[in-house]
Amino acid sequence: MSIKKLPDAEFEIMRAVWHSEEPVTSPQLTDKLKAELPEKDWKQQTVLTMLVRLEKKGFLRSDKKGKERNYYAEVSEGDYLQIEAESFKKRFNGGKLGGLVKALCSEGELTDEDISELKDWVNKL
Amino acid sequence: MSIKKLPDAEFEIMRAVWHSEEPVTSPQLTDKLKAELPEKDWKQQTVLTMLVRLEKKGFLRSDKKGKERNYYAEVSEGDYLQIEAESFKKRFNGGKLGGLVKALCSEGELTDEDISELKDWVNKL
DNA sequence: TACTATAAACTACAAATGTAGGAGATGAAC
DNA sequence: GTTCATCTCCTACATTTGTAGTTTATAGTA
Repeated sequence: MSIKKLPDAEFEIMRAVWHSEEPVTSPQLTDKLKAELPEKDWKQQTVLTMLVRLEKKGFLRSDKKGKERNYYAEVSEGDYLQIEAESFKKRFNGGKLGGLVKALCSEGELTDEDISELKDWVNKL
Repeated sequence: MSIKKLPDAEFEIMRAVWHSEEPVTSPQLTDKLKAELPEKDWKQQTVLTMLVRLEKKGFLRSDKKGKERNYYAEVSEGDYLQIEAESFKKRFNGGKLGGLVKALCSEGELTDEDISELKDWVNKL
């Protein structure tokens, strides 16, 4: 059951899980999302539905504790980043990675820290 | 009408358009896709449907010439790459770009050419 | 123990996506 | 001009995604 790319809403739920202390409950996630993504105004039930779908897809695991259910990530943010990076590459790597890297960092958005990190990394190649 | 991310199937059609001589017709694209993506075995009608949807979304323009219809890209591959790169960044840029760049180029997949290109680019920063 | 708040389970439904069949138009061949 | 091949247009339909209402279970509380 290979990991597939997530649709946007499910991704946001996973992000909330990744950036929470484990285990996490549905109400906690709903609150977190209300704070961090106020433009989506997701109801409890909506979040619940996503959690169920993510568990079915193997991104989450859960156990029931009293009336609540505790969720744990089964796919780490890092693993998932690899999937997305892979897909991104497949989509645009009709030529070279250089172009992709530049696209990623285009708009002078790099901090000095980023730059020196990149310099180190490139020099190690 | 801001450009949005494309679903997979529509993206593959756009890629076929981008990598064809303009203008391009539906049968030409169907052939190209049969050659380049044999695992999807898309029928003429399927390709047509995608073309219609892409035109509606503003990714393509077309004119009718006799019984055929000629298609032209309205969004370039480069423009679209920017959209995807932006979305990729938003998803994972919980900190720094360095990590993203490394994820992208992980597995020693860089050619010497890529490396020297990157070196030049980094040094210009 | 009955009442209440809240969490979860079940159900629903519209829009988007993936895939294509059938009907009609039109250029080519005879 | 009739027939044939083929391209487009219209329509369809299952699956996935986005969003949530309704019903049920359960823990706390009076």
